[in-house]
Amino acid sequence: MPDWILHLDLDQFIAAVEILRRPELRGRPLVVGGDGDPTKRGVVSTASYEARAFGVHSGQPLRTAARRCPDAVFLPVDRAAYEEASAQVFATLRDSGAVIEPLGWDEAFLAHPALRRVRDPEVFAQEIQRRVRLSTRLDSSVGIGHTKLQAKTATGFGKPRGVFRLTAENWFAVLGDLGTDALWGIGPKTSRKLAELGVHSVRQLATASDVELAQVFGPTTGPWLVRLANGGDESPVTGAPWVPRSAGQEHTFQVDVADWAEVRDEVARMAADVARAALADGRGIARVVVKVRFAPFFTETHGRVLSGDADDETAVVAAAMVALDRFERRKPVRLIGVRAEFRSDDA
DNA sequence: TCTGGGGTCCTAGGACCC
DNA sequence: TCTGGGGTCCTAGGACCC
Repeated sequence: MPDWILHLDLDQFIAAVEILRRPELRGRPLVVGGDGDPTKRGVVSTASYEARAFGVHSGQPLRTAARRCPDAVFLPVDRAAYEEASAQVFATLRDSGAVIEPLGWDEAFLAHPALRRVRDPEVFAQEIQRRVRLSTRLDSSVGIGHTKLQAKTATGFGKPRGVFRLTAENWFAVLGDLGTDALWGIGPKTSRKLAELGVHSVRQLATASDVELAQVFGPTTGPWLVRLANGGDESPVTGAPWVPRSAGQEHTFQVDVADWAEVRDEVARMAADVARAALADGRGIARVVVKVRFAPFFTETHGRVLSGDADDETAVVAAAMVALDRFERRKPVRLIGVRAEFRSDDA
């Protein structure tokens, strides 16, 4: 029997962290997002299960959430608090002796010697849930599989507070008739494109032709889609520390900005911020990319490569200004962003 | 459903070189 | 000097995820 891989996902993570410090909110519909003002631009980061019952979900505009659930409590996003809770969870997982591969704030793949060749990985999964709850008071769900994709997909069927096992044995029984967007990595666009080819279900995708899909989706993506439908490949859980490829900032204005000088000032300020943070981390910047979202909702990006010897804040800001000058459109601006792409040869 | 902010990876097309 | 073919790099955009 191959080794087991676990995937742990905290239940309604952000909402749960808020409830821990405001116990009076337990059992109430709670929405965390933006700056907590549901009349402003912003989206839902996490809704509590009570709010989800009203049709509120992650990614939804706060205004919509307020309309669907007027009695919900709205709170601003507090990154620092979630990062701290997240670090505690990962520390607990590592203390168990597991190899941990984090996937964002509230998820991780897990491999452990105790999972080698056992018949009942559920016992270990429940022990992990218990430890996380004990040290952080947070509930989680755990998926079990022989591949990361199996484990990750299983977790959703265990929520909340449950454990679910998904292997080649029950993969098609559980997923076969579901739409292709049930798979991790297939979103609405790809799902629709597949449907146009007559591929509607996971089962159909699993037996689709690599060659045909390669023609439509490209040589890498096409065959990968078929592999997904079959439960994924054997990439191992890696404990190697994550090295970011890029870092940046974005900001959506509450009111569209028509004054280009104001846009310039804001881009310069953000570029300086991004450069300072990157250089403080010892990362060299290879390229700066400026993003502008014009009203009503049209996004354009332009970048500028930095010469190898010009790696200071001033050079980064100057490069951002050059990139910004390549935008020709002059419409009201909804969002601006600055992203630094790091050199890969340094840590 | 008037659409955040943090990211990653892949693709297509053009430039450029031999 | 009517126009091949392959490789690589860069750029912008698309799609997806948490």
